[in-house]
Amino acid sequence: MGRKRLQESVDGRPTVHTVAARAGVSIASASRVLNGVGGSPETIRKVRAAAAEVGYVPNAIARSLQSQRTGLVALAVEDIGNPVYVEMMRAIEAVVASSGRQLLVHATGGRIDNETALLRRLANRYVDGMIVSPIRVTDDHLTALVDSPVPVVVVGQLGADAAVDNVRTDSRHGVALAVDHLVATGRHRIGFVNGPLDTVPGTARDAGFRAALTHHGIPLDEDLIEVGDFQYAAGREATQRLLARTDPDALVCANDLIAVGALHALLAAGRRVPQDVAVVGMDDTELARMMFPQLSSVSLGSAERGRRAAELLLQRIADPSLPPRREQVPPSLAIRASSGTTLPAPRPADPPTNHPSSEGVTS
Amino acid sequence: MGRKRLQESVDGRPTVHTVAARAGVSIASASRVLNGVGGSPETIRKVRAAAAEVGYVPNAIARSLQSQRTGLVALAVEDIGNPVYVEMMRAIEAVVASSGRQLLVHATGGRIDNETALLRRLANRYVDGMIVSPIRVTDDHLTALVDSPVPVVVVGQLGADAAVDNVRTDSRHGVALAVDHLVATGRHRIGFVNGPLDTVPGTARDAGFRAALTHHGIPLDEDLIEVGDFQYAAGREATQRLLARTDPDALVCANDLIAVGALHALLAAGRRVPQDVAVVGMDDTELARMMFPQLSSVSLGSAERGRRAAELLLQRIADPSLPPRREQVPPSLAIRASSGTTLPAPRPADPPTNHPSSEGVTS
DNA sequence: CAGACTCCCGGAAACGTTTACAGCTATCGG
DNA sequence: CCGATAGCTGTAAACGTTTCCGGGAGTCTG
Repeated sequence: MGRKRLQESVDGRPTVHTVAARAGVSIASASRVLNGVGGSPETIRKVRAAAAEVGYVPNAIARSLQSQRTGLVALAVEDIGNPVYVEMMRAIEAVVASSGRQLLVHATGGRIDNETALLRRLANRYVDGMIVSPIRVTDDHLTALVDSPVPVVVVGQLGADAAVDNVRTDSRHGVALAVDHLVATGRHRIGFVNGPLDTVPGTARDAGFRAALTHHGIPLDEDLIEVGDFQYAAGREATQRLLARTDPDALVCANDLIAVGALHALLAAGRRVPQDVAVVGMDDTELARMMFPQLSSVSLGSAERGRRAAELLLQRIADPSLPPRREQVPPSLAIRASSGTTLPAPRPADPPTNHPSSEGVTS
Repeated sequence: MGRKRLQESVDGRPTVHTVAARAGVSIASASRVLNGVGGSPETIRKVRAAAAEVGYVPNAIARSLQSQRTGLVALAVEDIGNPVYVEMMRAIEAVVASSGRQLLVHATGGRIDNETALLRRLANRYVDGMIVSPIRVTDDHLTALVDSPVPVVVVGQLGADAAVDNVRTDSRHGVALAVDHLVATGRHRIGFVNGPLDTVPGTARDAGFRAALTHHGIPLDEDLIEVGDFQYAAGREATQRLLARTDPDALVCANDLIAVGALHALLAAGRRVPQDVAVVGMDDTELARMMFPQLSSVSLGSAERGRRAAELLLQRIADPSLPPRREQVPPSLAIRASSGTTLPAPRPADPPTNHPSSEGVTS
């Protein structure tokens, strides 16, 4: 009496057929018992026993095909080494877990094709929904987003007309907060270390910086603007280049990783922070508090944005017919040691520092 | 002539039936064209057109059920805020991508049930394979690992007899490297800030530290040992507690996050690093290089371990019948500014520092 | 011009699960 | 004691895809 081959899956693992046969019941009964719905005591006993004996574990793919859901939600971010995304992820995770789902994260590494590929793959039913936070957005990208088979929520700026749920912040205003603060504490030669200009946050922050200077009537000095990547090493190098050609008394950095790089470059160059140069980062991540001196940083509400995005996503999964919504989280500034000191001006006792540029310090 | 309801999926999206009907061909032909295998020029044209018109996008779940693969690989780590896992992830990602698969990361948050739940869910065919790096291992856990339906590779220590592919390092030896270095540079009151003792790395590093002291004939002072979490804030607080009761001239920290916390606590307490207290971290992450002073750190070869784990996984996916393998990556020490200075002893010109504990410095 | 060969096509089975439906037995109320 | 009802059970369809297989048309060779 040979083994019935058909009862087990192609790779030899037991299926519901296997346990049904072993328990001497139909697959329907087996399935019912395994799902804890219905079944006579005797049937339950037999099926449970059979399942345990063969080590049955259900095939989630098959189940999903039938049930049209996977219990998974994905988050796609550019660089998971950036603590801002970690914070966002934690907030999302908390919400998602409360719906009994699990969160998976994918780091796209900024490769745009990677991100679209991910959308095409994951979004095709592997997950119940997806949150993506792209830093570069192409048209191709956008269409991939809007006609995704599963709900998608975008964290970050998006064209005004895009029919996608969207949670954003006003990073231009965020930069303005930093500049306001630095100006208020007597800084005049304010530098800006930005990320790539072909990214959405990069352009927004650049525009914000220029607007803020204009608003304060400070003439723009292109020497004070430097661009690198949104990363530590790039921030350090960009700051070195900037220091090589000019002499700022403050630096606004487009994110905390850059700010840490800047801090490092400044200290290595013998500048004191904040006495000689004040530093303000953006994103207000844990990293800012881990530095010494602790970094002032503009919070863009990453955790809050994550939380809201997750809620939007869950709502849309529950009811896909909802109209596209847009939410906005305001930025705020956390002032810490790296910019805490007020420069000479407000403290007449102190002589001006020996910056060649300090001639403007009068009042 | 009413719409044939059966042709589209239950949620209204087009299926291969939809495009086949629209193109006037069989679903077999439609599928072939969509997969780029076979089909006459005319059929190809019709199917492509139909697919485009209805906006067809294949259901990956259904495809996976048939093909028994998903093209996805998962990595489960405890805390993705820890840069060591980011490094590991990057290394894994590179390997995995070369096989045309995509990597998904799940942060278990150290909740053991979460990790087993993930295994039970993901491993049930949602992914082609999985790499997990557990810090707490229970028996339940272990059985979940060994009879996972998909290949699993474990990064980290595991019982000697576990029949699972495993990539590990020798973190006891790693701690010894740190202690050796500190002793060689004249440190005598070496403290140790560890993570929880109910974790695998926690116990290993504790054992390593005690063994290393014994090896150097240094009597053990329990006051010099403090335990917290493997995180920044916990490391800072643990160090504060330690400083409140004793006065070390060096600190070994069980990972870089703790080391950064320790650094912060030391600086805040007015200790100079490395002049008063040398600090050595573990994992040698980018974070160590981001600090000022830069942190010495014991590399446990995280990237290398990740790379190897990914390779093992791919091999096992290709051939599940392979015997369980185990690989080991040796630790090494990166010496940087935070422990770079040699204490008084080897430099007779310098007077001993005013530590109450420096009476032992004679030669 | 006949046979072999190639190519393309459609029907149908398969992947492993859940579930609608109908039939059966046993119990209960009248 | 009979009909209705409740509870289990098994058969079969469905989820959306890929692929085996057999048949038909066309092309090439001898």
